[in-house]
Amino acid sequence: MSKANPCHGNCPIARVTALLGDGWSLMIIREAFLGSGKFNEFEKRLGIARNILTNRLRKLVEAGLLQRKASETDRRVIEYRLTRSGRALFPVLIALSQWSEQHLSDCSHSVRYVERATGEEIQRIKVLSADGRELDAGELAMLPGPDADPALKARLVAAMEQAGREAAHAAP
Amino acid sequence: MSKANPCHGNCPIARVTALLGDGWSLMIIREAFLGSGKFNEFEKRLGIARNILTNRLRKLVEAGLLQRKASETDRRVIEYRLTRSGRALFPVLIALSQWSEQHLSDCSHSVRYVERATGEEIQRIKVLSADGRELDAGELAMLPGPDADPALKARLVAAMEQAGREAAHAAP
DNA sequence: CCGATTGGTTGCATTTTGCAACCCAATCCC
DNA sequence: GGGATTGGGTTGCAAAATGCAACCAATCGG
Repeated sequence: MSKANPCHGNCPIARVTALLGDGWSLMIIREAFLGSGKFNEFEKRLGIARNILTNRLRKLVEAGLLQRKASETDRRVIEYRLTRSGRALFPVLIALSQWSEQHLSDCSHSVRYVERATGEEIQRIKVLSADGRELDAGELAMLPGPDADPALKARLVAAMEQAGREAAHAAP
Repeated sequence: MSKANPCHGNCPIARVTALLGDGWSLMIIREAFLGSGKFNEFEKRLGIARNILTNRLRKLVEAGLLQRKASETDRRVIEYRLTRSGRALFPVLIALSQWSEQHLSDCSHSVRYVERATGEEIQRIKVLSADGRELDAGELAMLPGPDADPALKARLVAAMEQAGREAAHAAP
């Protein structure tokens, strides 16, 4: 990747891919949700190379997902903790995880997500209409917003036209 | 990545990262949702190198996210279309997209997701308890499921203990 | 003060990516 | 029918990202 692909524009998926689209960033975020905060913890629990870990932590801090702070009890130790932005990735992680469990072999029933207070299993993550009906891809339209750059706008308009021609396909 | 990290086990996030954790796979899936199906379309719209595209399409087909079929009207053309598994990534893409728009500069209001039938904006993706309350990370417990391997189980138990020690933190 | 720990950095080998050229079967154009 | 074109690859090579091990400075614990 890395090379500035002209056509991506400010597409949100392209932007998030540039930030988290590598083999470690999401794992680091997951670890942070599981309670890791120190360089050492990430290193040992993930088995990631230290230079790569340094690099990713820096990137995540710069992007505002993690906050870097020297520990007050031991000044050798650096604490990385999730910011508000970082914690906002929670639904993404859960959605990815649920997808894995349902659609990848070997992940079948490896983790259960339950509400801590009640012990009850949480709901499957869904896309909901304003009034609460579950939507699938065919029922959704992606329109260019006010800040869409021309490339993105063009792409979305083309997609709308294409969607017009097709009705609702299905593949096994 | 690639090297078999012993500690990941069958963690669903690790598995999905191994499959989609690169700079292009998610973009390809996004393109497929936007209506692309042919090799050429992916290539032109993403600006991806052809050998990489070949490689990723193969990987996604093998993983069961895309279906590869020669076109019936023009036998030179290969149609790649989302399978059921692939389409099940829909909530993941929307969640990622919404996160981008809220937390990355430059993505602010670039895309609007509206229900095609009504034109109304969809809801923000949330993690919901069994009875419909929105949950955040602190209210959720991740328990090893019946098929969790020992490494994953150990990790989750450690996380539970850590969560016990902390109450509910907040960082700016 | 001494050895161990923490969080890095550096240098080098390996792997993955990007780019351009080449290939071949199916199709189009006349 | 025959030459040019198109679609979907593959191949070779340069550039970038990754993994590994060794090295370093600051801090801690005794």
